[in-house]
Amino acid sequence: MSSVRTVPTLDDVARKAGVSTATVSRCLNSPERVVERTRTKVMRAVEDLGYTPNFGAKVMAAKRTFTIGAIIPTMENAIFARGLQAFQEELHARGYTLLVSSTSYRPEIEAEQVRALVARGADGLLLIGYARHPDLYRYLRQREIPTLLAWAFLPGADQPCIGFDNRRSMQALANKVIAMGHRDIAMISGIVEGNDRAEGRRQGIIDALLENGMDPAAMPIIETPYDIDNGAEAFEQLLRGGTRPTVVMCGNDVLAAGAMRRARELGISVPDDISITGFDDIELARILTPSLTTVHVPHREMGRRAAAELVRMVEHESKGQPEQLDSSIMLRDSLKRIP
Amino acid sequence: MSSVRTVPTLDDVARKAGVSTATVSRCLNSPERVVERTRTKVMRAVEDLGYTPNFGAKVMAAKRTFTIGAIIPTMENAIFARGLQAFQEELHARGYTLLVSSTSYRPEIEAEQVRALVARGADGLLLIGYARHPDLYRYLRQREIPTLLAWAFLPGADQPCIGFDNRRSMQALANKVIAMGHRDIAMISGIVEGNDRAEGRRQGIIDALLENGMDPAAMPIIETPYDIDNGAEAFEQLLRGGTRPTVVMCGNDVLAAGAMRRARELGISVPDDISITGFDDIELARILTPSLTTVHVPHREMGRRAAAELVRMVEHESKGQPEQLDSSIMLRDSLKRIP
DNA sequence: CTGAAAGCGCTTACAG
DNA sequence: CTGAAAGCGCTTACAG
Repeated sequence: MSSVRTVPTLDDVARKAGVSTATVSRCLNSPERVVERTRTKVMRAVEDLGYTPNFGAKVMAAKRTFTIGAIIPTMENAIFARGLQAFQEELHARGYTLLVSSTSYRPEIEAEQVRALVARGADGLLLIGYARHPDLYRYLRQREIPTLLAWAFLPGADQPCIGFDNRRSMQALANKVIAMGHRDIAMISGIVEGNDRAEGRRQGIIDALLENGMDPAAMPIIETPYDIDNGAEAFEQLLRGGTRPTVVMCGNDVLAAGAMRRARELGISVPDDISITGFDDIELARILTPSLTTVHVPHREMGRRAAAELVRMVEHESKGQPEQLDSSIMLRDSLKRIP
Repeated sequence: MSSVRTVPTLDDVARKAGVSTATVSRCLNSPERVVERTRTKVMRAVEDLGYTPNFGAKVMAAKRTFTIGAIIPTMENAIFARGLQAFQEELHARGYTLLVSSTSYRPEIEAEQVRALVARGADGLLLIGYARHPDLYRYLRQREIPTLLAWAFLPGADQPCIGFDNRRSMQALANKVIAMGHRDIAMISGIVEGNDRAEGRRQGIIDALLENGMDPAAMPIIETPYDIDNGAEAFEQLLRGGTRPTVVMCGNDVLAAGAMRRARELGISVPDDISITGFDDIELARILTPSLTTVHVPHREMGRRAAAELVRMVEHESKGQPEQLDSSIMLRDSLKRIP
């Protein structure tokens, strides 16, 4: 009794239009190869039947899914959410759909997810940063999966990457901090293991210290996962050390937000008693009291460009053009000149 | 000269193991139907060849993609990013992959994206809120796509939804505000058109006013897209009105953050000169100065449960069980009792 | 428990 | 410009 409304197939359209399935397929995929008269006839049949191509069959025959996979640490960090949003919009504009996975910063999980997305037929992959096992790169190469990295840029790296130089960017900020008279610098760093961005940022500070004839070994560093509460905790821990630093440079804005919160809770005034800096320039940075001095990174732009380039790679129009984006220092109220 | 390393197929495995393709397929999909001896033999061949099933072929033959589509307004709002992250994790744990699209709060785009995801073979769909054209619901029903709504809960609605009651939640907060002595209440609302959550929140305040014998028509309301700068702008506009409100209730935390920023810029003290409230309880809320009084919503929990239920629907174990989650009022420093 | 074989719904050389 | 037909790589009744 139930009306079994079968979904129409290419065959149904062909029959209705009085042509072969090949012609229908052409009308849909390369209309310029079909004469107008035939095309109108076919398109009418498509309309009438409400035909939409069967995804599986199409994938199987065409060996393409028009699907791009992205594997990021987490969507909960605003920088990835924002970049991914732009990435998705751009993909959509180009007829691709986004498949998303996250790793919670766990490298083993990333490898597993890469395989899963490839198995799901992702035409191309977006990964974050450089640091990963050579086996994974080998697998990607062997399977010939176009892969683009983002959120980092290492001059001379052999993987195509669209991003900025984390190390130089943080070095620039640290130089600024030093130029403002700070000599007792402490750092709250993200976990460096398996995270080239976190490592680059730490190295950038060290570079600046060396450049200014200061001793990097004397700088207190606390390493902790990116998280507001961890930032707060680390800040307090730093204060328990010997000399109180005049500035605490944080590996990202989230850690900095935590540090600022704890400072307030402890009755320590930022920036009068101590300065604090961040990295990323997420929306939070401008809203904190005092507003946060940080490094601005064009996340949206990065996402957009990565999508455009990855699509080019998938369509064999590019082998992966690395691109370096500029970051810039945002001087705000949380950093004060030492008299 | 190039070594054409063809990807191994089921056939290769069958040949190597000396069995039929049917048996290999069974080993992979319902191993209990194959005797141990055969299975080991087959699994060895699978290992040796490094076989992975071809996605397209599998989808076509099995008519399933193990892919779930989600269409949200934007990943840039922390509430969706957070809920989606949990949603994705839970899907992953259950062997599904997430396909993501966003609409930038544009209903026409949503309809288009629904069709695109269905065409891509999504086994099920997650959508936000109730408000959409009946045609779209009809399409989903006709295509028999399991669809779950989230981020809202309307008692008695005929679409399965996992979320909370936006209207009652905001009403509760407004009642609290009134109980603290506020009589001059103003609101900065999100765009209500096509957004049942925004509308529910506005109605909730109106409900509370009526409940307390106050006149809703006297409440100044500014409607503006969810965005920090818009929140700031709207706040300033409200001050230009006749009597200055004693409290500004905002449709979400993002608008509230903007309002607080502008208050500071104008030299208006929160909460001494004016109180401000939000909705959502994103991380920002605890970090703002002063910390923001808002409505806490269990976004992560919501994402997790939505994933679990949607998978059940896709696997025909449920027809969609609506579920109401609790929200709670977070009293913080931005709201002050009127003497 | 296992196999032979049909069928899933497309795309694409190859002819004409 | 169009068609007949093979082929993509699986799954799954149906037998045995």
